[in-house]
Amino acid sequence: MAGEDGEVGRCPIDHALAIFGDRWTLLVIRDLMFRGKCHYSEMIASPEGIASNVLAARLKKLEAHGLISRHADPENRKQIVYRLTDKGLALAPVLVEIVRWSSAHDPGTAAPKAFLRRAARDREALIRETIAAAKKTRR
Amino acid sequence: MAGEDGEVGRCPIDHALAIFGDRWTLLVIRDLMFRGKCHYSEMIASPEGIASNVLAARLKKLEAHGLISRHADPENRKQIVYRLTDKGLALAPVLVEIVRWSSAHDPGTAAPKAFLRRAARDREALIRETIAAAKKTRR
DNA sequence: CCGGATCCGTTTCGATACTG
DNA sequence: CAGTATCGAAACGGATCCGG
Repeated sequence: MAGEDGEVGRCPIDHALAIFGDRWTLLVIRDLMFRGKCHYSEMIASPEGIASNVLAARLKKLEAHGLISRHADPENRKQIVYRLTDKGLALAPVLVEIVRWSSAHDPGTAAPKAFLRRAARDREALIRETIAAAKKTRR
Repeated sequence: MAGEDGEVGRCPIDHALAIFGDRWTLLVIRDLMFRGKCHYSEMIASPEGIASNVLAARLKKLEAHGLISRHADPENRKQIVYRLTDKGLALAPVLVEIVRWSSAHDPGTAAPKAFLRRAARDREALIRETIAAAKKTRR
């Protein structure tokens, strides 16, 4: 009923998993989207402890797939700034639903209550604001 | 703004990825949720071609985390039926958003247009119906 | 037959050390 | 700071075997 209809091309879920179906990629997206991190060094400092080569590989892959872009920092010319593209920002609904799922089904996880309340009552606005906030990450 | 507030426990995204953050797990969920598959042999026949040992490992892990349950088929006593638990069914919004993202950003992927239209206009109802349909997978 | 378990060659991952 | 190089560990995947 919801599955096969005019199904001819590749499965959308399989396609998505080929891009971010691993242990680390969505954590990189999370850092960029929710935590205002845009530097390699900031992401490497995340508490989960991604290895430097793994982070480098994920950033390269995300750029290759057009989810993030890579610039030289306009102020500090030595640093590199990673930013989510529109395609990357469009993953916001996926991340929001993952957060809701974890929060609903596991007591040990911690999402801000205001975030969850907002997601329940005004999901579209929350997503719009999350994207807007991630867009204006400047430094 | 959306990230750290009363953040004390584990990151919900990290927690979720520990469960389904790999190349295969969400495809198993997809088979159970959208394709009415409930037997090992049906899942192994999916076009992506999961290996038998990998499928067995994922099913075991999903059961351990309480996303699926395992029963003997009431009719054909030899077969085993896998079913999504409420916790597993609650992943429906995540899968729906993944489908929407892939469909929106990659022309090669194929989701039924009716599904996408429904997701855009009446997301909650679509999710409810998807869950209801997955629940009554009997055989 | 169905639902795996086991073995094994190959690929990928990941921790640490090192570098332009 | 933003990555490589290296190398052992883990995961994958294909084949085969096996208990019920």
